[in-house]
Amino acid sequence: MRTNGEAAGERRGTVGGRARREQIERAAAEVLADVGYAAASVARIAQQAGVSKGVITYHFRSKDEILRRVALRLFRECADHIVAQTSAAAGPAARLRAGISAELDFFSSRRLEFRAMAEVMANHRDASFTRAFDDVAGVEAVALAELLRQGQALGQFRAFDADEVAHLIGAAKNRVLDRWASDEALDLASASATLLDFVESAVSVRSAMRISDPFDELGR
Amino acid sequence: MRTNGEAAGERRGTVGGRARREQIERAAAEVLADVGYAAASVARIAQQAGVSKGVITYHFRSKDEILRRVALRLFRECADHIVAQTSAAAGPAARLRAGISAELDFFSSRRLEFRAMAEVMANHRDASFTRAFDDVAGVEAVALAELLRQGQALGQFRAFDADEVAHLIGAAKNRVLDRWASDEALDLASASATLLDFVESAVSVRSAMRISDPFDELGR
Amino acid sequence: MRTNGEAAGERRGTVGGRARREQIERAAAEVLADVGYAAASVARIAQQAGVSKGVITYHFRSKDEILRRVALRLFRECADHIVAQTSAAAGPAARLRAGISAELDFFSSRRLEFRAMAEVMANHRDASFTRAFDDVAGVEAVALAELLRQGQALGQFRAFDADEVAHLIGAAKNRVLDRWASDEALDLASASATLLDFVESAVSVRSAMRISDPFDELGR
Amino acid sequence: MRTNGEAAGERRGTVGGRARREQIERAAAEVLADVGYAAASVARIAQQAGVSKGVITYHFRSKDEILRRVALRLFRECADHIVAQTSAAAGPAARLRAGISAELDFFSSRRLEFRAMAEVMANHRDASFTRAFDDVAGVEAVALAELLRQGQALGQFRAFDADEVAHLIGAAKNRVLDRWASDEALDLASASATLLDFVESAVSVRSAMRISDPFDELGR
DNA sequence: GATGAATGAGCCTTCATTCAT
DNA sequence: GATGAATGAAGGCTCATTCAT
Repeated sequence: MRTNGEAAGERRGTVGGRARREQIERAAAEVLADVGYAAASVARIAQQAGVSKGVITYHFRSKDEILRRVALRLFRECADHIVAQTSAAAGPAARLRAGISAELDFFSSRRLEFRAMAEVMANHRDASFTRAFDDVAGVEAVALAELLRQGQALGQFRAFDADEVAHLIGAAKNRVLDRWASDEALDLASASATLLDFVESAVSVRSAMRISDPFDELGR
Repeated sequence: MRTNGEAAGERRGTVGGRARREQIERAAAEVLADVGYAAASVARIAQQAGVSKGVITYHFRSKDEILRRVALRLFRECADHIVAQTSAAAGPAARLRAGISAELDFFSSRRLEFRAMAEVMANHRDASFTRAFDDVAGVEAVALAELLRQGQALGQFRAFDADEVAHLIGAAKNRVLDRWASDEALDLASASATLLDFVESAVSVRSAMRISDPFDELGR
Repeated sequence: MRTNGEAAGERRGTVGGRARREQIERAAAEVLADVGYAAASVARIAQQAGVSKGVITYHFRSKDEILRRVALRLFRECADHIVAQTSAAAGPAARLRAGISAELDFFSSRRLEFRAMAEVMANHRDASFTRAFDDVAGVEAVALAELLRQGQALGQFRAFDADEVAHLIGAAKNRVLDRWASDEALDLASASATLLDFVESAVSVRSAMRISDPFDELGR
Repeated sequence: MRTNGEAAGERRGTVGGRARREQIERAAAEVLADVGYAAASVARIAQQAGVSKGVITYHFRSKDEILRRVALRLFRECADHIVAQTSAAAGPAARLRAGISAELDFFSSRRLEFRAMAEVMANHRDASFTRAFDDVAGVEAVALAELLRQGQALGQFRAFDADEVAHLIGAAKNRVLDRWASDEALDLASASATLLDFVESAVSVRSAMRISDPFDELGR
């Protein structure tokens, strides 16, 4: 019998414990993807894992910890994957492309986990109802903004508010994943291509020559 | 000559009833914006409205009806506003710009309601856990895709998968609203300008002359 | 505006009021027959009557009063009918037969009301959960027992515990009504004939000669 | 390795679980007997059992399951008891007598449970307000009718509508139990004797010699 | 007379968590 | 390590009743 003060999170030392934790996290992801954040109860997670409810509170401090881990683990794995895939790319334009590709590539084999992560990121809140993952989701945009600024400095990207545009790109990219996550039939590869082309067109420097919109003169 | 047993939803008739319903819907929106979908309970809505819990089930068939109304009403008002603001615009490019502007403009005075609507749209599910608002949110993209196709036919927009790009534009636009909704300090006007510029750049026809990326040759 | 102390039951004076009360009582009977005692709520009664819930508490002191009236009115009307139909009958045996016939006859045009009455009689309780209609239902048995005793004194009926047998006859008779009430297809006339024959055989004096049961000797 | 989310009804396995279930069922029966079907709430049952409300939903899928079990268990035990006690009886007349005696005997040590069962049988309805136990209560009459027909074939019983009479006998028998259940002072043994005599007189073949009713000729 | 509105208690159920074994 | 059992708060909803208009 463990002492009351012992932290459940520390129990991940043993090999069996780690396996159990992962089994539970996987079940939690499945439930989140299936029924959504609001209906993802500990009971349902236990049922999905084929485990008693007690096991879950034995291995996790709280439901909160499970959800956080489901989201953060994937988020970090994704970040690592992107860094690895991006490091070889030379120059901001290539890195931008490589980064987006890497992310889509990363999630392409983790449809279910992506849905789970998205559910948690969008909904999880702390005790005072403040969204808990706004910050962590924000770092992605910060890194992207920095990349955009570098590209602007090098003359690869045209002039725009880099912070703002970083968010727009991130949003477009997430929508591709969201749609694919909720519609398995969607062709992720072709959607990726469209996305890359869309983003590139939006940020790249282009000739001053622009086909004028004949209607533009008419105003509105 | 109506009864409590009768459908509460039909109680819209009397002037007092309509006012109460609106008060409750407002309170529901406030709660949704404040604590999020999962924590938006009838009790909290009642408390926010300063009425007893019973009043709410008196005026609404179910909690579901309240949430649906909070979301759909704003959604429809927004759609109407966009149609009105867009009708004068001549040509797809102008209509695209006008449409986005109109939507941002519409929500600019409804920050709280927008958050509420977003919470419901993202989370509301039916009894079998299927997202309830996926369809209604989809019609927006369908209309946008049609607009894009018209622009392509007229040579205003470059070649791309119109359906896919419609979603990307929608996502970018929503992100602007999302961020502004959760951070009042954000300057919606300037963000709008950036968004419009971003979208226009992404879809407009442009010269074939493109500044080559010196790194591109190195590949990755 | 009436004073608070005024009894709602007194409001039955006016002609309109009486009509309303009867309309509500009829609706209550319909609901009772339809959904049973436990689910017969004021809301459902109001809905059935096509009237607002408020009307009901305006005309009746409480739900309790409605139910009591639904049951008692029919009970009394039935008793009156029986008395009228029985008065002509000469002698206990004839009166027994006439009484049973009269009761079945009385309810034969009040199927729904009978179900309602039965629901209330079987379930209605006072504040301390004591069945409220045990007494009133008992008077029927008392009267029947008296009749049986008279018949015994006259040698028409054989010897038996008259009080006890009164209950048995009453139960058999009620079962006929119960079954017919819940199964419209049942032929009440033929069931009545069987019932009368059954009861008569049970109570009538008969010859001492009885066909011996050949198995009886084997005993058990 | 079971879960709270799993079907609670299957939790019968463990010895402690079974004991709790029985404790709760007993408490439910006590409450039903005490306050009647309509007022038998989960809260009251929990209070009677001396446990928290949650325990009840932990051990039972729903309130419905508890009530059904309370009724059906006793019903089946009773049926088994009757079969056992009746098997030795030779011939329909003896079996009829033995069956009635067995049932009264069975319930004589289960006064409270009988009341509970009667409450549930009379009131329990499904979601569409159809009485849930009409069928199961009907099988008793079917078996009795068959017995009566056998007796008629053997010449032990006189001619009558066996199906109808089976219901009449059942009703009479239940009334004895009902009265005894609500009035402990009632002498069940003597009531039983009267019942058996009553039934036997009603169904047995008797001599054609019948004391004529002098009043009958007068008609009515 | 009549009614829409409101109330607060109570309904059954699900919840996250605790704890003895 | 693991789990069945238990808890009490909270969930959405229905209830009989009260009351201002």
